Amino acid sequence: MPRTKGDHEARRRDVSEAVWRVLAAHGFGGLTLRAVAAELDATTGLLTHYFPAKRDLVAHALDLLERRTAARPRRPAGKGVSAVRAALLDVLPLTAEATDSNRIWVSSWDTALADPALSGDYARKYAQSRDKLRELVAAAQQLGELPAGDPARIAAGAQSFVLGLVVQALFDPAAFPLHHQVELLDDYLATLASPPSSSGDHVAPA
Amino acid sequence: MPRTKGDHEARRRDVSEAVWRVLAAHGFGGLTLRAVAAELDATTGLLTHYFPAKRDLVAHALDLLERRTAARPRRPAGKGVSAVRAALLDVLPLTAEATDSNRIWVSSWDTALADPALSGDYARKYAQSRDKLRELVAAAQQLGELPAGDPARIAAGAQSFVLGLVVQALFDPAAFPLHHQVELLDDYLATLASPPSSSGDHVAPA
DNA sequence: GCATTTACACAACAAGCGTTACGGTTATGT
DNA sequence: ACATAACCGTAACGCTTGTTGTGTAAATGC
Repeated sequence: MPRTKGDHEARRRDVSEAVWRVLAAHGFGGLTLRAVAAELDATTGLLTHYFPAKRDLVAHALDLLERRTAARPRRPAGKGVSAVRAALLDVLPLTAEATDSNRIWVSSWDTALADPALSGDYARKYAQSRDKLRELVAAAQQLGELPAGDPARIAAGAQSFVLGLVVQALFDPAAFPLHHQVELLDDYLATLASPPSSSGDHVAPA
Repeated sequence: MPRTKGDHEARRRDVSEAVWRVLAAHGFGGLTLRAVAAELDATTGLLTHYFPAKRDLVAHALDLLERRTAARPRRPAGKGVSAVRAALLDVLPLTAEATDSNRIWVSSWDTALADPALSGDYARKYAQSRDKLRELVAAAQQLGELPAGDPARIAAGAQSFVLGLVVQALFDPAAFPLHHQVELLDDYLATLASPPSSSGDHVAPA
């Protein structure tokens, strides 16, 4: 029984949702034509019509992941450090949707690391994210809320911190409940806000 | 032409090495019986003899990953913050072997996140790693090299930091050369060593 | 020295994968 | 109204996957 109404736009959304559900359930490695088709109560013939080849499905999945992540509801961002905090909080798996998104994201790293082209995409994507963060850091510095220092380096450090926190929270949600994640992030921001220790030459020779 | 000498212990090492090469080359998602067999110039029959089922191969690969990571040459660790720094530096992809190890590690997250049992293993593994780090942090605190504060929280934060740094460095080695990784880590340690800002109530309501 | 077990190669299997060809139904353009 | 295209089910293809069974040469135990 084919679709009687030609709302092919809504159909596309259905397909995307099915892809999303498969990704959330079985990870990026479990993304298969038949799994998506089953989620749609359809056959692989439908999918080959929307995606000529598997790589197009994968590309769509990646695009979907990026757009859904970007379209996630952001908390109201203030100025200065508050804006930095808001941006970092938006990354953490504090809601069910954010958890799904992050889980899919992490699971995609396997595929991405195996493909140099995809690796490049990811490198660019994260660089862009760092750059966005860098602007917020620089703004906070100009407000005097963060000590001086290369904003790019601070941004890279902050991004590292939340990225690692995401991974740990995904694997051990019991050990990283919402308030704990927020606490850890605030600890980090507090140390950032304090001036760096000048005498810090406890550094051992490599 | 079967092995003439009965060094079945050495044979096991050959198998492990082949598994490792496959993992390094094609990631955890590319771990297949035939790929490993090809790396050994053997057939799948050999592998089924060592590993009754695929899950046993996967388990062995995970074990291999853990043991090789643990057996990586550690830099001489001093006392206090220096020991913390050494432990964190040992995680970063600063050598070719560490890069392989980390790449395989990250690529395994896809498989692990899809399997609740494996997820639990990883949760325990990382918890244990945090605990080890917590001891080092507590020791540094007793030496007065780190300000007071829950050592477990500091350890969790530090582990987050290096974990995220590993991921970023893997995807964008050009943007994260060795010295840059060390710089970022030292930045982080410097902020840790400085006393937290007491007036830090720039915090926006969630 | 003979029986048993170990350590493989070889070959085939069913299942799942992406891909392709074909047909029929519905929408679209003229 | 009629030709054309879009949409999608059906079915099969070839390939790869993990798994299994059989055969055989070497190692081992007695």
